[in-house]
Amino acid sequence: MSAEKAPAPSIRARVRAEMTEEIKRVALKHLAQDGSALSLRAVARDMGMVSSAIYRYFPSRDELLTALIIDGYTSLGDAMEDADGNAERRDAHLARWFAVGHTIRKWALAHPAEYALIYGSPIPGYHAPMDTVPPAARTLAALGRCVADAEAAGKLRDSDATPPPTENAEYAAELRSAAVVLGFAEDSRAIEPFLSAATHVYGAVNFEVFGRLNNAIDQRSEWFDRQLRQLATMIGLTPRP
Amino acid sequence: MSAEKAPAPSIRARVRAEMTEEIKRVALKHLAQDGSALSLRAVARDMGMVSSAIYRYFPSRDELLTALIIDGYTSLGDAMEDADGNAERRDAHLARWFAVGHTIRKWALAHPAEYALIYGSPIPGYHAPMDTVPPAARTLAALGRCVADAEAAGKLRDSDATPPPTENAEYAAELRSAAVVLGFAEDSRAIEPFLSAATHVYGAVNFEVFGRLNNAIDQRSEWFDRQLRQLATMIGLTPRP
DNA sequence: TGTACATCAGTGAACGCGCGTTCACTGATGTAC
DNA sequence: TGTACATCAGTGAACGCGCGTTCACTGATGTAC
Repeated sequence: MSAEKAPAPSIRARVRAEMTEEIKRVALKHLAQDGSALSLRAVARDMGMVSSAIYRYFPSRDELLTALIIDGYTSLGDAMEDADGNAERRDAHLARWFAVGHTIRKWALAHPAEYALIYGSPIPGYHAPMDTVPPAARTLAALGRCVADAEAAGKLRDSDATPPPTENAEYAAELRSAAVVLGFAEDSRAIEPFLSAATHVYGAVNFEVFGRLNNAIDQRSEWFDRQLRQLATMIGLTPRP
Repeated sequence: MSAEKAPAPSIRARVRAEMTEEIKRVALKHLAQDGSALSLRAVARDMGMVSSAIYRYFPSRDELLTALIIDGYTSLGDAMEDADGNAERRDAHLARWFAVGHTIRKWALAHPAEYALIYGSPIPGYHAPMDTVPPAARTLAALGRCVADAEAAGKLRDSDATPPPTENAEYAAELRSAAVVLGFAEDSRAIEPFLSAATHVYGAVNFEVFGRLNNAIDQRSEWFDRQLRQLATMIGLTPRP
């Protein structure tokens, strides 16, 4: 009512947005190259600016890092949600599991610097602010959606690999609240196998991206796919043989 | 024959060995504190020496890093082999699996700096030399020994979670050579489930050490134990229920 | 047992470097009247 | 449509810092005779 329409952005605003993106792009390029640390001066040099000019766009190095981290989670989250939405049919839960799982791996291989930033060891001297939490939670939720949907639709077998219900009440409560956060039913029996599977998936991607498979497994796509398959069975997404 | 006995080490040699250890100790302390990067000057300062004195012990920063990495793998490998050897009976394969698995986690929590060094993201500007490969392989072999023993003793059930044999010949060959390296029979059916389980175990430890469980799972020992249990079932170490 | 020489740990100054951040400035773009 | 002022991007110099590494040196420890 008060605002007719978003006003056409001024030239200045448009250029500013472009520069901000360019800075982030160059910063990522540097992080990817030779695994170097992030240096504002190096970024500025690469863009043909003086180092202090970066401060017109980011108030400090840490804020730039935060922006990169949030972008990373968002980019991965988008890719996963796209893959989930694009899996042929919404009720093809197993297909969605594979689609989303493979997307994590492909995204990580295509964006190793972002991946290291969000799933690697903490950066010396940097402390992530709270803003990074919601985008981070999104990726786990995206992986779990097909499992939650399958369970809600009664399409999930019971896993025989899962240990019997825990006797640890606090742990049980933690599982329940994780279930709620991730879109599972509060008393979901699938939440624990799913969290376990997710841990495995990220572990497998870690191994590949950080070179732990070098000189051992070269058929990495096959390797990863077979693990996804095994996890699908463990969760109960596949029909009993 | 030529040497009677190892000659009593001279004072100098003993002091030198002690100093070398002290440098590594202090370096690790710095790596652990606030996740800082490794600085020779900081280490020297902490030891009350001038920075150039470090060069009497390590020819460069990278060589010090290499020494720390090798020590890390060795320390973890020792801990795992101890745990394996100490599990009550050599044929108690499941008990050995739990003992060794929990040892990885406990070691990682007790030595977060070493853990990040060997299983975290690569260090900017550092390239690990070949000397680090054998100590690294040892830990995986230590985790696998109980599985290989169980299989050799005919005590391993077939896993129902494992996908059917691969049709990818190169992948099959890679599995066979991994089997040999890790002390499994060349045509072991357990090698693939084991590698998969190992990926999961390291993934779980990564999540905990790097803070991915914060604000989600506090009952971490329970969480980890249940995953080990599930993996034991998946591998076939537990009797069919 | 004592002397002469070689080895080696540690010093302190210096080199050349890159870093994050601040600050007063210039000149172009945007806004109000 | 034109003028006056405010906003803001980018400059260039400077601050203070820490880093890895080299080098000629001193003085203590070890070795050979």
